[in-house]
Amino acid sequence: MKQPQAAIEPTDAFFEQYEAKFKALADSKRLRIMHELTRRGSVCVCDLADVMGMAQSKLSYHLKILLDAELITRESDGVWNYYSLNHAEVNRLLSDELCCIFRRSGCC
Amino acid sequence: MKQPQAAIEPTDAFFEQYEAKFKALADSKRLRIMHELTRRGSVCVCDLADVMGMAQSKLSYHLKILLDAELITRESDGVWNYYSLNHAEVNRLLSDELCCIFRRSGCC
DNA sequence: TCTTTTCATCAAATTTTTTTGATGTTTATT
DNA sequence: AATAAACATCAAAAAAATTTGATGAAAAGA
Repeated sequence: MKQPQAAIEPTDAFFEQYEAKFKALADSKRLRIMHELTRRGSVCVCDLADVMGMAQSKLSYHLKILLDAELITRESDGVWNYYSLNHAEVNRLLSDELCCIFRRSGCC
Repeated sequence: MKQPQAAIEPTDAFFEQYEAKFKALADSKRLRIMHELTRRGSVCVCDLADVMGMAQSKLSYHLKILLDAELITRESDGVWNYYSLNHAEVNRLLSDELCCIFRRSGCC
């Protein structure tokens, strides 16, 4: 017998989890950082600072926010830190239309 | 002859437009409001204030932010203002998985 | 070892967002 | 006309996010 699907009521924690994700996305500088990471693949902080025309400490601050939200990833190589987009997470959150901004291949 | 698709470089205005949308989404109370609007369809402020356990002026403040971001819509009937989700806009922004939180039918 | 480069982190200052309680407008009711 | 209900908006206070410049740690090179 087919039961009507019980409505699952999202918890506070659920909404707070997405609050954190959207907060990280809620800044045009950070969106541009994500876009640059998409285009360039993996970028170190000093290069990104040039591209963004942004002070290093400011950039690190924004990168940390994106990293904490798991929207980007970091890989260290000696003294360099390389950041990349976390495509899986971005795709999980955003529509295909929006993800186009964060895709390498010219889908749009 | 097939030309490789020229990369379209998003403008500042582009990123700022999405900054505004994500700012509106970047609050757990507002996400819950959107979820309630989904479940209940169209809701007046006083009912929503009850459901959310939130002071009226505070609720109006958050509704305005969602309205300005075009994530919800308003319809007036006499002294009542009814708010609903703007499904088209929500679907345009968010992944299917996330949109499930904002869908009536039990897709998830 | 000394110097330089890369980068995270810190504290203080600034800016933005949110909360709170009050006020005013509109519509409906008596 | 007087009262009440629904709601937006306002100003002040509180809280949170961002910017800025400085400091320090780690790695690389001289």
